[in-house]
Amino acid sequence: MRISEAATASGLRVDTIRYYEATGLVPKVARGSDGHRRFSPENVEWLSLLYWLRETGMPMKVMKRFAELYAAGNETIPERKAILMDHSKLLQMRRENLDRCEDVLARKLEIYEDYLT
Amino acid sequence: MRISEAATASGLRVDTIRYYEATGLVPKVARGSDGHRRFSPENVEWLSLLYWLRETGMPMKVMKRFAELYAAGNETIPERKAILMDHSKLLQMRRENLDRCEDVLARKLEIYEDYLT
DNA sequence: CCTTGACCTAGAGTAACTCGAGGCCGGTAT
DNA sequence: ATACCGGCCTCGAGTTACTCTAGGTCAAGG
Repeated sequence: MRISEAATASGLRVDTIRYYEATGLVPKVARGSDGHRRFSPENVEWLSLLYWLRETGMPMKVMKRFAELYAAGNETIPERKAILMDHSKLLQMRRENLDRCEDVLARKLEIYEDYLT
Repeated sequence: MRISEAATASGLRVDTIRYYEATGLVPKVARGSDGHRRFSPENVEWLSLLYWLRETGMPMKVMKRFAELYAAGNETIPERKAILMDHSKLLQMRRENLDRCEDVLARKLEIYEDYLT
């Protein structure tokens, strides 16, 4: 798979994929004889996991650590599991933030209604 | 109210408040005879609204526009209302993202369980 | 009187992209 | 045949939204 296809498949942009590879977030991407990247299905699955982690606010430092563990093999699964479970807690906090913001917006909008009527 | 108090009251950091003021996100903050900022209750309420908008991902450009409208007076309320309602839609999308990410994490964690047992 | 702490400004540094310049290569329209 | 086009490459600069540092003022406490 070429980089543009990997981009549409994962949700990341081509620039972001290159950037992630350069900073070590994507292990061992193969190259064709033309020097262009060739993404394996495993690569693409990894990229789309990164997409979701980023989309929900995981810092790159943590993604970096996660990628190193991933590259190191299956004996690192317990630590990877811990990272994902931590992130899941963060998702919970974000959800609460969304709820609170929704409240704030609702109250503000109500005040606007009062002004407009 | 001094800047540090405004910070704890709003959730923003002191540096962020100064930065927001410098870029025009906070209208007319008064100064004491010592040259230090004095935040009115209205200022503080505004800051905490900014806090929630930022926390849930509103870009500064939009916040800037919102601040200009706020400074311009009550006849801009319809446009302000539109901005907040747009943002509310964005919150909805973020919530869906959180859900989808939660799914991805759950599936990944399940796979880890299989490896570990 | 000296230091501590909260505040000030201006400017540099950081995170995470994002874009632009300049260049290679394979395919197709003239 | 050659001119051009699109997709890929690298490297380096630019952007957003902070965040921190350096250097300085001033009021209050030991």
